[in-house]
Amino acid sequence: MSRAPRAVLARRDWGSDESGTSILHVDMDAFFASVELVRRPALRGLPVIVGGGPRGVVLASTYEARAFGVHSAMPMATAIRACPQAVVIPPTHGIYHEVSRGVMDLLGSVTALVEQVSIDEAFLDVSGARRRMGPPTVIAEHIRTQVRSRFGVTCSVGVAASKLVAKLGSSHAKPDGMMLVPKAATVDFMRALPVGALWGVGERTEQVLARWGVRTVAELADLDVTTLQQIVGKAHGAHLHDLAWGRDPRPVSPGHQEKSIGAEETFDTDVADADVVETKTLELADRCAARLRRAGVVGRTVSIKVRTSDFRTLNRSHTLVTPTDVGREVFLVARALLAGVDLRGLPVRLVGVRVEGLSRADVTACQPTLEEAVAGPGRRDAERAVDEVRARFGRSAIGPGAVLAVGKQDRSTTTFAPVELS
DNA sequence: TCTGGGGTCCTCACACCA
DNA sequence: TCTGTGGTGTGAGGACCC
Repeated sequence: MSRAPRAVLARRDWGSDESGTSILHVDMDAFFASVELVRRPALRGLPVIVGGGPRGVVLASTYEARAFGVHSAMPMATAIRACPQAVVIPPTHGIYHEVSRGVMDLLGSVTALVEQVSIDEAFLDVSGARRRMGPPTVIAEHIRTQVRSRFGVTCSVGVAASKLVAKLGSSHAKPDGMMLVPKAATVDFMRALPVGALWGVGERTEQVLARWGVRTVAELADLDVTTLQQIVGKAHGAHLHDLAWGRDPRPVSPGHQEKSIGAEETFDTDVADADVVETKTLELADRCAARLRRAGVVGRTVSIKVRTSDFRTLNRSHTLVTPTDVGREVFLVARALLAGVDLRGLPVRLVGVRVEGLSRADVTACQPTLEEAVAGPGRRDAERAVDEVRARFGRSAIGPGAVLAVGKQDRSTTTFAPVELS
């Protein structure tokens, strides 16, 4: 689901020298939409949009829908205005994860050096697979054939000497293609691209660079690095300058460890009732903690995110003395943080809970929760028991009760009961 | 009827300590 | 004792990615 800008000039044959190009970037084409078409072949050839919810955005769309200007992250209402005849399908994430697992297993059979970047893309370092399977482009074609025959969906593959260039290669090969960028052609290929193609250049940075007359990678590469650092910041400037010259030494690293785990939700309509926001916070804290336990990690910092009806986003965080994976603890901190937020009397559009500063639970000393200190190890065990029930009977089988009685009161506006943080 | 959800990383401000 | 400085941790927010 790459959103990197593409350049017509870069969509060409860059040569056939594969020496030193052992990085592959595999990117599924219109992934969610393609999976849906496998399940509903009658929709093939039609504009299809995966997304939904009264305030949702487009998660994926077929190329037929894209021809009308529909793209991912576009508000659903705008997308339907642009393409009223589109078939809208609500997402079925479970199935996308299943297909994704299958594809990743397939990639793992090619090489152990697979770095999954998201649900639908991965980097491979095939330097060790060359003797067994042939040159990188042969491996890339093998992957594309296998993905199509086993899963009924297509993917595009970029082959290059670095991760950045391989990724840009796959995005220029879309849909259902392959692009090799020989090592010697790297700089020429990069110079043909708009500056927004670089990792780390989004809408804002693009605007800032445009004010300095920098619109292409070539113009950025030719800029003095010190000037660039003055424009976008020291670290960012040096990094972008390297990327513009095709310098991206990051290796393909399997075994990614998450740094935070969170959950957030946008209400169907803005909420002015603090109890409703708290109940949602409890649910999110519970969901978050269950994911921490499933991942076998505990976290030290609890942060909340609140978006008010005017689209202003506020973050608050608190670091605990000892890490936790207990939903009740996460909730109590989140609620205390919520109490400290000045919403200016506005209703809440979105609320989120995140736990950061993760470490492995089996090697981290966890202090007993307040309740455990008084009544034994009840809370953590109770939540683990809930995990087991859910594993057997599904998520909806059991859940947290209503907002915990502590500090609950009758409220009709978004002001939260103050809670002490330790 | 605009503007999801799950993340990462960076910068800046501030407090605290040596 | 006061002041300056630099390192570190924390908190808030922004930008970016898929």
